[in-house]
Amino acid sequence: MNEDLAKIFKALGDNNRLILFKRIADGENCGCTLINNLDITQPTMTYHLNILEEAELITSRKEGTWRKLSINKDTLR
Amino acid sequence: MNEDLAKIFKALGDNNRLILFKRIADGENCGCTLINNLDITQPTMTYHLNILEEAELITSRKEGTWRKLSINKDTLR
DNA sequence: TATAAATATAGATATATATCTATATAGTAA
DNA sequence: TTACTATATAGATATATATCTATATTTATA
Repeated sequence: MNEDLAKIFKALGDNNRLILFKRIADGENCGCTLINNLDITQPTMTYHLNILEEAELITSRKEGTWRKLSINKDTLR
Repeated sequence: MNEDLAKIFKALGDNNRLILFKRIADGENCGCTLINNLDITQPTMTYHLNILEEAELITSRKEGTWRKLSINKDTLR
């Protein structure tokens, strides 16, 4: 759908989210290190990761206290 | 730059702009027909076209009273 | 069990965004 | 010159967004 595509672009249309997405694409997958040098607080990062996840650009699973992030390859057609 | 890329994504992250961009990519190039079935007013379309142009996704030139739109192929790397 | 670490949630807020109406401008044609 | 057509600009506004602080939750570990 057109709306889904707009949602994907919108999710990537924020500088912090784009950085987060790139880091996840490069293999980083723990929130605790993803936030480095980002000049946002932890709750703000959670907010951004949720937006990336809702756009189905990334997926996440809990592993202990960690939230492990990875790219959703299906969406990257 | 990262900001430029985020700006491009943001420009495409709106449903109406995405439709406009696709139509322009398909060869439509007059504002007067681009607005068809879009459920926005003419000033709103101007606003959206300007955003697409500022992101360098499209270019425009005046031809009489018309504003002729076309894709900026340089940006589509 | 008490503490620490990672993350999530709630609530507030300033700013950005998309949209409108009304009006102005510029070019074309009668 | 007048009228029409396409577009732009100004100003207002409701909603969305990104951000914060404070606090809660969850899991591992001493």
